[in-house]
Amino acid sequence: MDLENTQVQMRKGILEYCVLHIISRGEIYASDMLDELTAAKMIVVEGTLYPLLTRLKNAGLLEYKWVESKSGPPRKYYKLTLEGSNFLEKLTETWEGLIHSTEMITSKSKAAS
Amino acid sequence: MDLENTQVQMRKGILEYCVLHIISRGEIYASDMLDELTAAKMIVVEGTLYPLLTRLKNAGLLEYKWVESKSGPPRKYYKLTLEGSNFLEKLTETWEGLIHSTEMITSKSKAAS
DNA sequence: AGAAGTACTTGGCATGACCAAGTACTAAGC
DNA sequence: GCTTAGTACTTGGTCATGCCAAGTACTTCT
Repeated sequence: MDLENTQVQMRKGILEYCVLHIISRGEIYASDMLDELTAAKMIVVEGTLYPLLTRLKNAGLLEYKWVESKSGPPRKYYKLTLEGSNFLEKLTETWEGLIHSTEMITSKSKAAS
Repeated sequence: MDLENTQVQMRKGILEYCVLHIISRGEIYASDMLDELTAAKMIVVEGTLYPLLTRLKNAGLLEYKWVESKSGPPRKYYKLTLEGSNFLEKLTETWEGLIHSTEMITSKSKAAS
């Protein structure tokens, strides 16, 4: 029961929400997403992000197009499908509800109960 | 990739935090915890809560004592150990950091990027 | 004794984040 | 032309944990 593991568990699902949100702002490819996630201290590694993108694509929430690059192999630029947009909306509600629920519990002081 | 599943994933780890917090407020047994979690709409079922409590106890974060009940079998009243208190503190930081990170991402509008 | 209610236990399943390699393409150096 | 370095994407396996569905055990009421 170490802290690091709990942090990993807490990230579950939330990452999916963050990735969808990043993509909702415009077409983008994986490495740039990683940079943004890292900047927000939502540490993620390649091997986590790529499978996630594939899952989202297979679920019909994302689509991508190949774009040639001047410095390396071509890149997959992702964008949300209509279904993805709708899903993101519902996810936002879920996330906000979860924060609210947690707050309901953690804001209670010892005295309250 | 349905919504309900994502909600389940998002709950991972957070539940542990909530449970520790509830127990930090005073000795309590499982059914009452369930009531409080349900009231906060953090829906959880027996089969999730009991194993979690056992894990936390085995990790040395919780301890319990049996207390006779007038209406049924005896109950396990849980409370935090010192180690549990320390862990809860670190978990609070983790959770708040996670919220902050998520906010950094979701607060960016389309224009930003 | 039998039924109902409360409290706790247990075994198996599914999901997703992680790790660690591995593949594939481009450009630069020799 | 071959090797090396850099960038992008893939894949197989592991692990923790929330969930489901029964099951056990104790008490009270009829």
